[in-house]
Amino acid sequence: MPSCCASALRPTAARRPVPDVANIYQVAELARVSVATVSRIINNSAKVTEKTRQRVVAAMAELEFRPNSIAQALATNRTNCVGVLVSELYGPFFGTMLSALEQELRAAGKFVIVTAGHSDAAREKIGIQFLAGRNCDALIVHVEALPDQYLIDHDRNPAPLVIMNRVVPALADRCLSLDNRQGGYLATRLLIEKGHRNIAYVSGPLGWLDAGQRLAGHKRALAEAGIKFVEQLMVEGDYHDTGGAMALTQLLDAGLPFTGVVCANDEMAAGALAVARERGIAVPADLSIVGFDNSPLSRHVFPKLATVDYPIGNMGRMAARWVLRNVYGDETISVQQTFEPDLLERESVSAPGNPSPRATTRARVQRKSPRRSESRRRP
Amino acid sequence: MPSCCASALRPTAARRPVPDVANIYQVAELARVSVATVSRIINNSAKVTEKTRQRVVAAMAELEFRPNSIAQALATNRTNCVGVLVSELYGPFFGTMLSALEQELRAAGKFVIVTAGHSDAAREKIGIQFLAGRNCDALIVHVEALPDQYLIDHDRNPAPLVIMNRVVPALADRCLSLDNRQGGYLATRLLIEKGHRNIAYVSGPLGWLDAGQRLAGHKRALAEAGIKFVEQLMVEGDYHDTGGAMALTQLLDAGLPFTGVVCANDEMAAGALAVARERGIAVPADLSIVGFDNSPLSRHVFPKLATVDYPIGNMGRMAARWVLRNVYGDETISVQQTFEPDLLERESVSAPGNPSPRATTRARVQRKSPRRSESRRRP
DNA sequence: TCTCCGTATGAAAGCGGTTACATCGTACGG
DNA sequence: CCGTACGATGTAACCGCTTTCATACGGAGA
Repeated sequence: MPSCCASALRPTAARRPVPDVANIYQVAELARVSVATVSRIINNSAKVTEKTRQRVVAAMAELEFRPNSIAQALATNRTNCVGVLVSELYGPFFGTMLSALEQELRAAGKFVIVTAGHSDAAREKIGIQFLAGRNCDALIVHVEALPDQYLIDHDRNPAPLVIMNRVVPALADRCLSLDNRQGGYLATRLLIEKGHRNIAYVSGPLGWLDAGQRLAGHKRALAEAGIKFVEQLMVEGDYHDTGGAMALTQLLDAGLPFTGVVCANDEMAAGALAVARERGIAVPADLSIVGFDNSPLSRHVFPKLATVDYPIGNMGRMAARWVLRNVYGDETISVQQTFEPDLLERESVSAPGNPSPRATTRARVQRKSPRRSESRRRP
Repeated sequence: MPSCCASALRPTAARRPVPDVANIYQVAELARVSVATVSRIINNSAKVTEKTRQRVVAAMAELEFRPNSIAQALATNRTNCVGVLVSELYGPFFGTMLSALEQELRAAGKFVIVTAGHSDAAREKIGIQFLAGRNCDALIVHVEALPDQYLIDHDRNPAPLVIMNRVVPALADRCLSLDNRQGGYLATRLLIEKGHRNIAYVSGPLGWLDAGQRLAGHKRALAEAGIKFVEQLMVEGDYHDTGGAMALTQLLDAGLPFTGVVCANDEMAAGALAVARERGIAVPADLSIVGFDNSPLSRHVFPKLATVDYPIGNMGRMAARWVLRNVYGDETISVQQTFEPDLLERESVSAPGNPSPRATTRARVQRKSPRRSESRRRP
């Protein structure tokens, strides 16, 4: 017996007792018509005499009839459910995406089933299968670990896949993506335009696509300005605040001078900011910092972080619209699939005017084991 | 025709074409058994000879058979779906709750359907009906606007309601709640213990239950210390950072001296912190600030906010467990329904030792129209 | 008045499972 | 050797709705 089948809990359950909810037969009987006619009225799918309609509507009201959506789904092979797989259900990025997406789908009467993939290939795969097992009409996925090929293979699945934040060439028409490269470019160019020449970079995990793209944009901006990319000024972080803190510590301790640092997301930038404060490095006077994502966090820290806006809410909405158009056939809806980042200049950046010597200090601050991030879920 | 019935989009859709997915009849045929036997194997619901079982399992594998969950739901009157209604799908509070809740339910093979109520009675009601219309087996709701009576009336619904962050006496066995009063008490007592006597309070919207409870705790702590509650030292905020900023501005401008302020959530505390910084009021030297919720934000601002931990993740998990136990009948699961807040003492609080005169300044800073919060969703 | 045609309605067959009940075969005791 | 009882399996009704196809009905034209 495949483990997929037996529900984890089915305690010798006979059919669940059914409450006294009216069904289509009772409505038909009360209205003295056939169930076919009632169905026609429910779905507005064929002409019905006004007199009959009124009888049926009255009967439905009297019995408080609500069509059983499961039976409808079985008969039509359409569940009106859209599965959504994201890395995590919390955090400003996915929260914003989910919120916009759900609002759009809900307005069209579609249900959203969510689950998390935790940025892990095995768990992402299980998540997709889990959602597909529910007969979702479509799947909107934000996967970071699964290879392109898996997504392509899955395409024969009845539920089409909409892919967020990623471009799979063979599935380009189902991908929604931001030009991360351009974002990295804009962030770095901001510093260059302010006059910075020694610019450090704190990357996301390089195994993830967007991290690599943002870095590529950074390099392009440097190249364009004739600045050599220095390997020692780049540190790979983990997209968390602790990673940002460790990264800046490492950069400072390495001893190479720099007056600006680009972080591949706001959370790492916040971590870096905290380290700068601890070490007495003034931001932006001594060190300019740029983040990425424009998460709410970027406005809560002091000084407010210059950052690159990631229009994730809009992208979520567009993913929903893609589904409404291509799966549910609403041709009137227009969909945007590629998005451009915007630069938001804020207080964490200035000209490298008066860098105090500390900005490039190699002073070693004792910091044996950086405290573990508690910034995620509480037990 | 009731508007509830006709799906918003049903473009003269005939039955959706069915992909070549095997059903139970094909499995039965290939294995030369009846569908009843196949079903028994799927559900492990009755003894089957080992030889037969092997034939059937082989057939299922060969045909890549996956039971149609919709058909199962129709036959058993159990959808394995749990509906979740929260105020918003974003933000650290709901994100954490959703995440924990989903993880717990997913592990038991249950699906989570989410939707938002936006803290508005009408929309909360629509949200509940929306979820109930999907034949969810249970509903976990975090509603702030709907009156108790509506929840009680809804109780005759086939899907039981689990109520978060609220106590409805008639439905006490389905309510999970934090002792918000105790939280407000702890926050204020922290300041009192540090030696503060003039303590301001920035409340949440008093129409919401938890806001009133937190305020009550504050008052109790004051009373216990023999401090008179001063109406002018209390401002009703909106649980957003801008509201916190406006509230502190108002308090400072009112001219009454105070050395500590308790904010009913971290976001407002962050707003207050920003105002303090703008006005040159040192935190905590001149002014101690306490937040509430222990959101990630409280650790990102400087100085780190003392706050009251709201174990929302754990509460989400427990809501899931309530459902697993009481709806899906897993008696082995234990459930906790009431929770105690914990005080987290951090850098934003100190003794009122050396309050600079500015802490109680009435200097008017020009600030005609505080900028609107962008801290939520981007368009 | 009769035929023809279009339209509103009804009958019934699915959709893909679950399960109560019938049936068949076999081992066992008398 | 036969009746019995029990365990494995099959038959068929059902879950509640959709949809095809047949039918009945009514009006227009001859």
